[in-house]
Amino acid sequence: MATTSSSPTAEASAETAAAPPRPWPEPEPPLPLVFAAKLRDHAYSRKHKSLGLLCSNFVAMYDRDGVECIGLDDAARRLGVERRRIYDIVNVLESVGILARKAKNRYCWIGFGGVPMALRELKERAIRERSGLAPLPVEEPSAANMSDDEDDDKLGNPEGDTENERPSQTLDNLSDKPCAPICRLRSDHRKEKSLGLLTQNFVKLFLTMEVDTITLDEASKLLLGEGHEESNMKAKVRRLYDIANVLSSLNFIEKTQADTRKPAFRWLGTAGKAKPENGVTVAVDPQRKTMSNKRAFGTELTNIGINRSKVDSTVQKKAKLAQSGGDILKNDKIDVQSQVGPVKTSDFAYGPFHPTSARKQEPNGWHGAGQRESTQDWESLADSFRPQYQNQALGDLFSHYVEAWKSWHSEFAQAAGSCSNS
DNA sequence: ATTTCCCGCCACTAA
DNA sequence: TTAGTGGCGGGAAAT
Repeated sequence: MATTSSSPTAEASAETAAAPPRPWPEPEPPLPLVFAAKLRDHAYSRKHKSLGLLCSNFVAMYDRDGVECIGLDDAARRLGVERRRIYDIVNVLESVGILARKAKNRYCWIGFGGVPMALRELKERAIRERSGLAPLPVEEPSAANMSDDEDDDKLGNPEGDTENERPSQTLDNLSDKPCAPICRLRSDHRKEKSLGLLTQNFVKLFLTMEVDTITLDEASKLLLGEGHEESNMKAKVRRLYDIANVLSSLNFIEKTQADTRKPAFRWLGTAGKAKPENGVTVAVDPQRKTMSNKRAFGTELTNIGINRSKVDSTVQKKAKLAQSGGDILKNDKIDVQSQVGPVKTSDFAYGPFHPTSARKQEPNGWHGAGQRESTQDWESLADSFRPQYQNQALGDLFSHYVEAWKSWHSEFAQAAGSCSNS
C-alpha cells in the first residue's frame, strides 16, 4: 500500500483488525472539513500537522528503553501521518545522529546520545572544508545549477553495533576527503539536494560561525554559494523551514525575533551559559524551561517575540557570516564524553543534554481517570518514561507533549459535547 | 500583502 | 516490475 491513510476519504486502514486505538493526538479527525469546522474552534489547523509537532511525537514515542528498531510503516501508522512525512523527519534525525538507517524501511534508534558525536564530526568536517580547499567556491559556470556548501558524509556508527544485517547503503559520502574529482553521478546529484544533507550543512553553519543567529534567507544564501538564483533560494528556504521546525522541536535551535522583519534561528547549545563540568554545553537555556508549559504544541516557537541576547546590526553580522571560518575554533565546546553507544535512555547523560538538577516535574494531574480506554498506549508510554527524564531537554519535550495532549483532548471532548471531567 | 510550510504528485532508486 | 524514497513546488493557512 502506498500512501497511508489519513486522508479525509477513507481512514480505517486494513489490518489492525480489532485495535484501532488512537494513542496519539490526531488533531484532524477523518471528517470532511465541514464537520470539523463544526467543532467550535477546532477547525483544521496546519499547526496541528506541523513537522515540528510530528517530530516531537516521534521522539516521545521512540525515545525510551527497549526501542531500537523502528519501522517506518509502524511509525506512520502510529503517528497517524502519511509515510512521506516520516521520511522528512527521519532524514533530519539521522543527520543529527539520533537515528541510523538499518535497511529499507528500517531505522535504528540511537538516541540523543548519538548527537554529540555526530555534531563533533560535522564540525570537524566543516572546519576541514572551510580551511582546506575552496573556502567559498564561487560556483559553477552554469546558471541554473546549485551547489550546496559541499558534501559530507554520514556519521559512522557509534561503536561495534554496526554489522547486523544490511545497512543497505547508509547515507554515505559522495566524495572523499582527499579528492572529489568528477564523480558526480545522477544519483549523487540527487543526494546533494537531500533534506539530510541540507540539514547537516545547516547545522554546520551554526557550528562554524560565531554569530549566534541566522535567518533562513542568510542560511540559504550561504548554502547556495553565489548562485543568487531567486528561484533556487526560494526553494531552499522552503526546505530550511522544514528543517528548522524539526530542529526546533528537538531544541537544537530556537526561533528568535530579529530586530526587524524576519525571525532568525539561534543555536541552543553553544550559548555561553550553562557550562557544566566537562564543558558540555548544549540545548535548553534557562528561560526556556520556565515557559515550557505555556508553549503548547501548536504555538511552539511561532511567535516568540522576545529578543534576548544581542541584536547586532545586520550589516555587521553579514560580514561575520561571510568570513565564517576564522575563529571557528573559538567555540569549541561541543565536545562531550566520547563514549557514545546504543544508549539506553535510562540513566545515560543524553550526551549534550547534561542532566542538570531535577527539572520541575509536571504536575501531572491530567491523566487521572478520564480518558483511558483509547489512550492506553499513550498512558503507558507516559508512565514508562516520565520518571526517566532527568534532563531538561527531554523533560521539556515531555511536558510539552502532555500539555498539548491535554489541551487538545479537553477541547475536543468539550466540542464534541461529551463529558468534561474536572 | 508576505511569510510559513503542508500536501502529495511523481521522478528516482532499490529490491 | 513493484515498492520504497524523497525532491519539489503549488497554493493555502498564518501573520
